[in-house]
Amino acid sequence: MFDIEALIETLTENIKELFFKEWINLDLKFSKSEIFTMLLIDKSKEITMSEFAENINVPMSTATGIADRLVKNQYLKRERSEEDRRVVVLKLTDKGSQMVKELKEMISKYLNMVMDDLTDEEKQFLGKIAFKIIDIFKSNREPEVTHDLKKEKIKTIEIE
Amino acid sequence: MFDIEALIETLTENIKELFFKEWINLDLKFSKSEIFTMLLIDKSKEITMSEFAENINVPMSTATGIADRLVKNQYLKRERSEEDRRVVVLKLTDKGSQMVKELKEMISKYLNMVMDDLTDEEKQFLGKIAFKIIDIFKSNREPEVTHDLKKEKIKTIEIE
DNA sequence: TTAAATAGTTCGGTATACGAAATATTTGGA
DNA sequence: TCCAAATATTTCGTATACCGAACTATTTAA
Repeated sequence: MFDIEALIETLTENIKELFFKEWINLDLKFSKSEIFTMLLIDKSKEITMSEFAENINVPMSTATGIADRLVKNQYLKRERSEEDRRVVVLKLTDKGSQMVKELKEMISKYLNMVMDDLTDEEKQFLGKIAFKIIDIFKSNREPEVTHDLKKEKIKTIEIE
Repeated sequence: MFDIEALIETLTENIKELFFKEWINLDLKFSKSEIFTMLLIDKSKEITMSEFAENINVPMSTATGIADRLVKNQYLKRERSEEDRRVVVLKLTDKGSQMVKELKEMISKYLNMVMDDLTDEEKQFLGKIAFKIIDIFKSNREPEVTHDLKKEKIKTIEIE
């Protein structure tokens, strides 16, 4: 165990800077979903709606909305699959690819800004630790949560 | 410089686990704002609306909304300041304090889950590095961003 | 050849964010 | 003292995002 109070204190003191400054998003015209969507599609070149929804962990109707916005603003294009005409494939437009390029540059600049302040030894550790943390999250372990904190799954129904 | 492509690859591969799993929020009935609000008030015991809005970096009208929800669900109470009757003071209710206690336990469990997998040396480095990173963010430095990425500040006005 | 399954979108309701106007109270002169 | 300006907060109207359920189009399987 370690000092949770001190940590929470640090967290709350830095809330404003760390969490409400919208992070990667600070002054950009894209939301978190939109940025990840573009990076995701850039990586795989194209993606179906189902794959997309699965990847970002939202229902199809939400995925449609995210894609809609990006298509409307011409960062993505929708195409029907030739093999299965029910399937919609999302691709980056040229404008979208250009944006991804700029996004990557920006992310890179941010990272370098952080990295510049770390020693080589610290950088090495950071790399190792980051992967460990990612693995832990990926392994899907969850601590037990007190009942109160859980979302109510059962709704009351009013009868008149 | 370092390998931005590899990093973005790692990020996108882990999008689902790291970012869309709602992080601290995974199955809880509170939003990010609400959790931070309760932790914030717990720390200072009470807070005015202006202080609150300033701390979480939102306009007053938004702060009112966040407080409204928490008051409605009885985690917070609103009180008028005796000295200046314009001022509203937010405090945790007993229910709210209990919730903060549970939240802290949960955060602690998550952290320990991560910490258990790190060596002592890594833990030490993590602490040091975390503070460095926080300082960098707090120092408000920003990398230059290509014009395209910036939010349009000027809106077009339609004339009929 | 047609019912069931699959892929995606549309629609309607709900929640959140926030600017501008409104309300209430305090303060700083004339 | 009195009142206009300043301050603290809420209310209102609007815009945006999320998501379940119903719906459309297409493919599959019997």
